[in-house]
Formats: sequence, structure tokens, C-alpha cells
Amino acid sequence: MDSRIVNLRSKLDVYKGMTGGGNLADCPVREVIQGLNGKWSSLLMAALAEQPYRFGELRRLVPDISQRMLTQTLHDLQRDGYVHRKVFPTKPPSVEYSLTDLGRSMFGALHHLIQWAELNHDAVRQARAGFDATQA
Amino acid sequence: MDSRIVNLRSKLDVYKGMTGGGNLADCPVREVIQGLNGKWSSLLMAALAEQPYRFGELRRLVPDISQRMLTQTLHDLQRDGYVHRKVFPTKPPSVEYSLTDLGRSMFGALHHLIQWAELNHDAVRQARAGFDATQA
DNA sequence: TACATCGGTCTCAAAATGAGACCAGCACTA
DNA sequence: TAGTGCTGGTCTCATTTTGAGACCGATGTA
Repeated sequence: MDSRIVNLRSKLDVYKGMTGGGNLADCPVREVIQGLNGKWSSLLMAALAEQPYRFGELRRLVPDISQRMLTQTLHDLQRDGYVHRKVFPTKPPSVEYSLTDLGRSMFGALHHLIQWAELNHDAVRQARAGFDATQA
Repeated sequence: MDSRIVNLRSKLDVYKGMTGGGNLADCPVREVIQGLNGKWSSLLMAALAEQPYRFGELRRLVPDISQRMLTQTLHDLQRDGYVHRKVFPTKPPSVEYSLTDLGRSMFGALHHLIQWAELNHDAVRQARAGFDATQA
């Protein structure tokens, strides 16, 4: 396999995760990205990248998440192997969530996007304002 | 006092986009990330990073997107300043979508995440299979 | 007794999304 | 001239996802 050909794979093909002829609907890269597309996934990843947190701590840290979505998002992140869930046999039992190695690796990539947002949110906000002005 | 206060800004604070005392709910970084959390945003960004496409071309390129969501996602990406919409006065009029400079800049960061997914989707798939096995 | 804490689950309403019909205007064909 | 197709959408309705909040059982605490 010529490595030059790999480099010539288009960005879209990389996203599709196919070297040719595959079905765009069943795409491993899309599946992974979809798992991070949830409204709360990246925020919780950022929190847990800082340090491990317990369920109630996360709830207080992110006041506008419902308990239902916190449970569900943590469950999904655990399922995808990003988050480890550890139950302590206290009374009542407490649960600590932390990033796995895979989670830390993934957050390394996600962090680029967060940093970009930090640097450029003014430009985005300005673009929105300008666009909304023309649509009024 | 906690020693991590000495840290300049935690990852979570960066995500919050606040240097202190702000409200987590109104956060510029969160707003930007939310705009990319849509189910189709990153896929369309990857397509347009490859080359400009027309509406119908994108529709054929991504067979499982509904016309409704294609219109809406492109509209949102245009509103945030990532995508430029150009109408050609042909009959019937055709519309070309392309990335702006801001869009290309943002995709540079997003690309890290896509590349990570390309390299690690096997690990994620395996984590899912293992997790589902224990839950069965 | 009364009340709070732990980490959830359950129900119901609201919002986002999917599926598909429909539209106007023009070109081409029969 | 009537029919058909292409363009990029919008509109309606059903399904899915999310939000808001009540409820839970076992324990500690006032």
C-alpha cells in the first residue's frame, strides 16, 4: 500500500471511514463522533478531565443539566469507554466518575476544539449578529 | 483553601469561558460548541472542507439526511459564519456552499477529533461491546 | 418525629428530528 | 401543448430526544 495514496484520501473519505465503496450510513467514524454530539457530552468530558467528580458534584457543577440527562450522558460515556464509574460502599453509597485512558486520549483531541472556541467565540458571536441583522 | 486554585485556569473554567464568578449557563464557549453538536454539523463541515458543494450534491453525498435537516444545518452553519452561501442566477437557480476562512479555521480544530475517531474507533467499538455484554 | 443526602428511576410535557408531500419557475420532450 | 424533470427549498405530521420534576429506599441527624 502506497502511503501517498493514504494521504490523498479526502477529508470526507476519512470522515466516512471508508477506503472506497462503503456505505456512508454505517460509518465507524460517524458513530464515534455521534457519541460526542450530545448536548452535555463535551461539557462533562471537560469537567472530568479536570478531576474525578461524584454524581452530586457534577450536578452542582452544571446547574442546568437535569438529573435524568446527567445519568444518561454519564452512562453513554461509560459505554463508549471514556469514563470509569466507581461505586464506594458507603452509606448511602457514593459514585465517582473519572476519565479512562481512552477518555483522556479523546479529550486531547476535543481540547483543540474547546481552545478554538475560547479564542474565536467573539468572531462567531459577531457572525451571528451580522447574519441576524440581514434577516430582520 | 484548595491547592488547585493556584492553577491558572482549569480545563472546566476554560470551557466555561469565565475567569471567575460568571454564570455557567451563559457561556460563550458552550454556545460555540453547542452549534457544532448538531447531528449533521461536523459531517457537512467535513464535506465542505473537501470542496464547495451544491445543495443537491450534498443531499446525494449524505443519503440519510433529510432535506429539511440539510437546509436547517446549512443555515445554522452560515449563521455562525462557517459557511458561505452563493446563489447562481441560472435557471433554475443553483446554490453553492463553501467554507469561509472562519470555517476553515474551525475545521482545523475539528479535524483533530475526526482523526482521533479514525484511529480509535475500534477501541470505542470494543468498549461498547464489552459494556453491553456486562449489561446483558 | 421530621428532615436531609446519596444516586438514581418514572412520568409527562416540550422540543428536536425524520419522512414525505408540496411548491414555483424554467427547460426539454412528445 | 401537455407532460416530465430539475433546482432549492417549505409545510405538515409522526417519532425520537430532552427537560422538569415527583418519587424511591436506606441511612444519618436534629
